[in-house]
Amino acid sequence: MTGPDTALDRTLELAVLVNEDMDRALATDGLTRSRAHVLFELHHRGPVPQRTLSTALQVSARNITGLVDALVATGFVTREPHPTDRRVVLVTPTEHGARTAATLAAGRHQLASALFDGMPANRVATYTEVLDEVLARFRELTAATAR
Amino acid sequence: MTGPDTALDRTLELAVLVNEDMDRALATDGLTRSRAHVLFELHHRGPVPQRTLSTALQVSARNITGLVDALVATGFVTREPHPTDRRVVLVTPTEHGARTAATLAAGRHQLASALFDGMPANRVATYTEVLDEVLARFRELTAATAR
DNA sequence: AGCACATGGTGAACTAGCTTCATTATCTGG
DNA sequence: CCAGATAATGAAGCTAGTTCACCATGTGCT
Repeated sequence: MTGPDTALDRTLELAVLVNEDMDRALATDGLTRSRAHVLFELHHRGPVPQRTLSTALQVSARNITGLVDALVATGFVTREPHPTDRRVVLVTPTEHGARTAATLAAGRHQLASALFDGMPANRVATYTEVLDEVLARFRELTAATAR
Repeated sequence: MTGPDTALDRTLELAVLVNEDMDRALATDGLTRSRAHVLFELHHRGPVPQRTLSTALQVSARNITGLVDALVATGFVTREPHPTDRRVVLVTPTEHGARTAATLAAGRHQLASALFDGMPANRVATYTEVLDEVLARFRELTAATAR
């Protein structure tokens, strides 16, 4: 009798597996998860100040500095001076960084397809609907608790 | 048109939220995720050598030593000598550790219920079935790749 | 102009978790 | 009884993240 506990367990299990898979893919490119987050954000934003990354990714400014340090050291990114505001540094993906980001995104897309494509459309639809309802319930719960 | 990418994204999103919630719960008890894994394993196994934890949790022996160190320091666990084999140390949950583990498990169960209970049974069933199929596909993929 | 305050970024020092390599005790089988 | 396996730990280093203090630069207000 597959109850709610089972459903939750399976969800988490899939997430763990997918994340492990992504970590492996990242590692082969010399990236970690945190650094990849930064690289992806840059990839679809273009050159931005670190502050922008900090707020967008919910990561402390100090932390972004460290991650960008690492990305610079491994050649995914460069730091350029801002043309007018000398406080800010513009983090810019290198050619290599951009290509890596694109490749990884494509790989992730392929994975999603391999996992869900070809299933009866109504099953996938039900799956997504249940997920959406569960997410809504979750937000309700935490909204109630966070008071 | 919610495609496979969307389905995967939602799945990961739910997992992230649930994990954050669990982390919060653990933190209020002075635990981290890794330490909690160890504590839970002990909770339903009783006193065992560290080696057992190491293999069961897929964590290096050295690492278990550190986690147990922390659990001892925070009073969730004690190290007892093995009666016959003087190499091994038996890690034993304290009363406090056992109670905490039970409470957290109950909380997790409640969360699962709050998220899924009361839904049409066939919807939850479909949800779980889709997940099972996706998990099966995933394992097929990685089995093919791992060669 | 000039000063107060806000903003962007960093240095230093710390924690958790994890890894590798080496070492110490202890057990076990031939 | 000794060789080799096994249990646990010491030492050192890495990634990620935190907090606190600090410096440089911009901006707004008077």
